[in-house]
Amino acid sequence: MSLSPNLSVYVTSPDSKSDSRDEKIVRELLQAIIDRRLRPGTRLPEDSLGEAFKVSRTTIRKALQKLAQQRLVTMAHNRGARVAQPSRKEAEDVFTARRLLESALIPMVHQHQQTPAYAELHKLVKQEVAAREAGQWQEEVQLSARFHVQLAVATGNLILGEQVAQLTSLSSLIISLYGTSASVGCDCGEHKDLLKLIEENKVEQAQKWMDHHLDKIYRTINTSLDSGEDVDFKSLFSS
Amino acid sequence: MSLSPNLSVYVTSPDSKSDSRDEKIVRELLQAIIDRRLRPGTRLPEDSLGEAFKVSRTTIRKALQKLAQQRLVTMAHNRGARVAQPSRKEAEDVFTARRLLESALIPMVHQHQQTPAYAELHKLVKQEVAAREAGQWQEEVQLSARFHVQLAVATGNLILGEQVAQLTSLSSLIISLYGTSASVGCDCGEHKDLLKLIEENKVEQAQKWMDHHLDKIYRTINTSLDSGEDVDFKSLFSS
DNA sequence: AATATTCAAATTGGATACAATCGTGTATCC
DNA sequence: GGATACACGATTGTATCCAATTTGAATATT
Repeated sequence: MSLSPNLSVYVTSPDSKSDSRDEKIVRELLQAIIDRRLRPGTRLPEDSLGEAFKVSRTTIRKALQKLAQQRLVTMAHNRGARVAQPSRKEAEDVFTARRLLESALIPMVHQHQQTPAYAELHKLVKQEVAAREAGQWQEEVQLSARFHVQLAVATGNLILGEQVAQLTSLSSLIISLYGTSASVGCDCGEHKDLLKLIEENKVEQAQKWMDHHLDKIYRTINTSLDSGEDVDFKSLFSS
Repeated sequence: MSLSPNLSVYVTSPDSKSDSRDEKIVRELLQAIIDRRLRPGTRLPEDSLGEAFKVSRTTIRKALQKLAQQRLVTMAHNRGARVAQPSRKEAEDVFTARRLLESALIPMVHQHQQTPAYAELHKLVKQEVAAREAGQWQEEVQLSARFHVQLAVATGNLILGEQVAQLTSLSSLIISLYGTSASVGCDCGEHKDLLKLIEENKVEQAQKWMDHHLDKIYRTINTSLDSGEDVDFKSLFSS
């Protein structure tokens, strides 16, 4: 059961040898997107990307197609690929889905209790706090995302792990698009509290906490902002 | 926001004109897989597929990659693609994820109450019963799957809809692989009961019903059966 | 001067061609 | 006789090529 490229960005996968050329490119692009080095709407021409990665367009297209299926890039016919600009509706859907999934899987984490998973989670919390104190902005965001993914992986269910990983990547993109200054550092360090609740068998409280946590993040994003995505003018100017 | 090919198999999409060549192939292959006309493990050589669909390998490859990302086909390096053979662990994970997701989204369906969605659900139940009574085996399975997907779509959340669609397709594959004779017709017609519970505001009961329903289906599959997937002979014959 | 038409540059979509790799069968060597 | 080495066939991986489409600008037209 091989890991999807999306998951492999978050979990420290020991199988770094099974890198086909295009997966490495997928990971690098993915990383660049969630690091906000590629902003939403940025065009992704196959030629220049191929030149940058020193591969042909064929390989680039394979990578772009994979990202497109994760909704991280959009591909319009004959008009190329660009970094996705999720609509406000889509943003809401993503966070709603996350609240549903991630609070529902907490009982599984508790049930499937495995020491190594908890150790990993504690480590991530530690690193996250350290990154915040060091003012390492990008690192902190990345670690926060990894915490959420790792929690899903701690259920022992890879399917859930991948779904959460995908939603987390989309969240990064959404925050990159609609996020205010508050979206970034507002709620960090608190992950420790969640972990504590789980370990103290306060499962229901932990679920509520997670639901609240994600809702808070969603509320920080500025949904009134225009996304700049393609608008359906036909319905907008129906005279 | 364009539909993924996976969803478009289940929902009656009016935008059948936006079919790029490869999406049509994806849908046909997907349909063949969930209809069991392509059994798990079947090799999918690019040449012969290209010949069958009268397109080049490039297009076939694109289609196969999309299916691979949904875990419906596996692609081994230099050894081609074949219809996936989910491991027993993966089968368990899929159904666990479905129980989590599909029971959790029921409150949303109830909350997002929209008349057309309910009409569609009632229509599907009707057709499902009709198909069963007519003894149309494949049709019935297909309609049952569509019910589950449509329920997720009825939340108004396309992200959830797609995730459930993906899990549903995988379920079909899993049943095709491990399913016993009981896996097929055991629990049909009951979908009506679920719908009734939701409409009567008995949300919690409906959730329990769904959880039970999926658990029942999972229990019908024969997890003791060998999947035929790549086996680790070394550990199997360690003398 | 404003609008419409045409043309050219750039970029993608798809097909073909070549190189790399894997599995299998055969031959050779011990 | 058995095992290793080699080679062949088949199939995939990647690059290149050509046609199709879009986009923007320049020119023509009213």
